[in-house]
Amino acid sequence: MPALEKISYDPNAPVDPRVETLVNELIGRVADKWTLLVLEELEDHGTCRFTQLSRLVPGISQKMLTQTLRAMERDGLLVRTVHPVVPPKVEYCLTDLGHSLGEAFCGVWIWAETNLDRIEKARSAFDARG
Amino acid sequence: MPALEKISYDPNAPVDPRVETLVNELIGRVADKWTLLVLEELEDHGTCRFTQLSRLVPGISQKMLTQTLRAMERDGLLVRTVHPVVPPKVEYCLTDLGHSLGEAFCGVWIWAETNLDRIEKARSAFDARG
DNA sequence: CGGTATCCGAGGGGATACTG
DNA sequence: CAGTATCCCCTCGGATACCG
Repeated sequence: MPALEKISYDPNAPVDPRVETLVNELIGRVADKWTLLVLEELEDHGTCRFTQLSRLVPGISQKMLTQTLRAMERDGLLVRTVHPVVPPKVEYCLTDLGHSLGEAFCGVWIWAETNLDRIEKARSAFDARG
Repeated sequence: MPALEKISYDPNAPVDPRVETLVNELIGRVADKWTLLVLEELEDHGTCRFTQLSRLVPGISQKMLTQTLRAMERDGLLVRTVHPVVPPKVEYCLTDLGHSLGEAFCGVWIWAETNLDRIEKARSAFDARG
C-alpha cells in the first residue's frame, strides 16, 4: 500500500470556520455517488457522449445522469461540447480540475479496495453480537 | 501541494465487477457527510463522549449522531466503550481502520481546500452564462 | 440523440417527548 | 448522560411521456 502518510497536513492548523463549512459542503457535493462513478468512467474512457455514459455507469437513470453532468460542469470538473449536427452530438470531457479530483479520490478508492474484507468481517461480527 | 500522483494505481487493471459494486457501495456509505465530520473531530480530539461530539459537529441532530456512530462502529471504524457508572459515560475512539480512512480522505480534504476558490469562480461563470 | 417536464413513492433527517 | 420512540416534512430519485 502506498504511503499516504507522506502527505503533510496539520489537522490542528487554525482554519477559518466559514471556510471549513464551505469545504464540508464542497466535499458533500463532490463525494456524491453518481459524481464519483461518472468521474471514474471519464477517467478510464476519456471524452464520452451522453448515451455512452448512461451505458457505462451501471444503474444510473437519464435524469440523474443529466443532473450529475450539469453539476459537474457547473463546478468546472468537466466541459460539455455541443456539436451542431443532426442527430445531436454532445461530448463530455474532464478538465484538469476534474482529473485532480479523480487523483485525490484515488486514496479513498484504494482504501476501500484494501479494506473491503476487513469491513465485511467487522459488520458480521457486529451483527452477530446482536 | 503534495504529489498524489506518486500513488501507483492502474485504472485499466481488470477488476471483478462484483467487487467494483461492493467498493462503490462502501465508498457511498463512508463518504457520508456526517461520517466525515465525526471522523474529523475524532481525529482532532481523540476519544470523545456523546455530548462532546454533538457539540463539536456543527448542526448534527442527536438522531443522526447516534445513527452515524452506530454505522461507524459496525464498519469497525471506531470502538464504543460503555462505562458502568451513574450518570452513564460512553466513549468513542477511532480504530486503526478509522484512522486509515481519515488519512485516505486527506487527499480529498486538501483538494477541496486548495480548489475552493477555483470552483466558486467556475460556478459564478456558469451561472452568469445563464 | 440528448435531453426536459411531470408525477409519485420511499426514506433521509429534524423536532419533540420520554427513559434507564 | 446517552440514548430510544414518535411524528412529520421534504428532498431524492425512479418511471413515464414528450420535444428539438
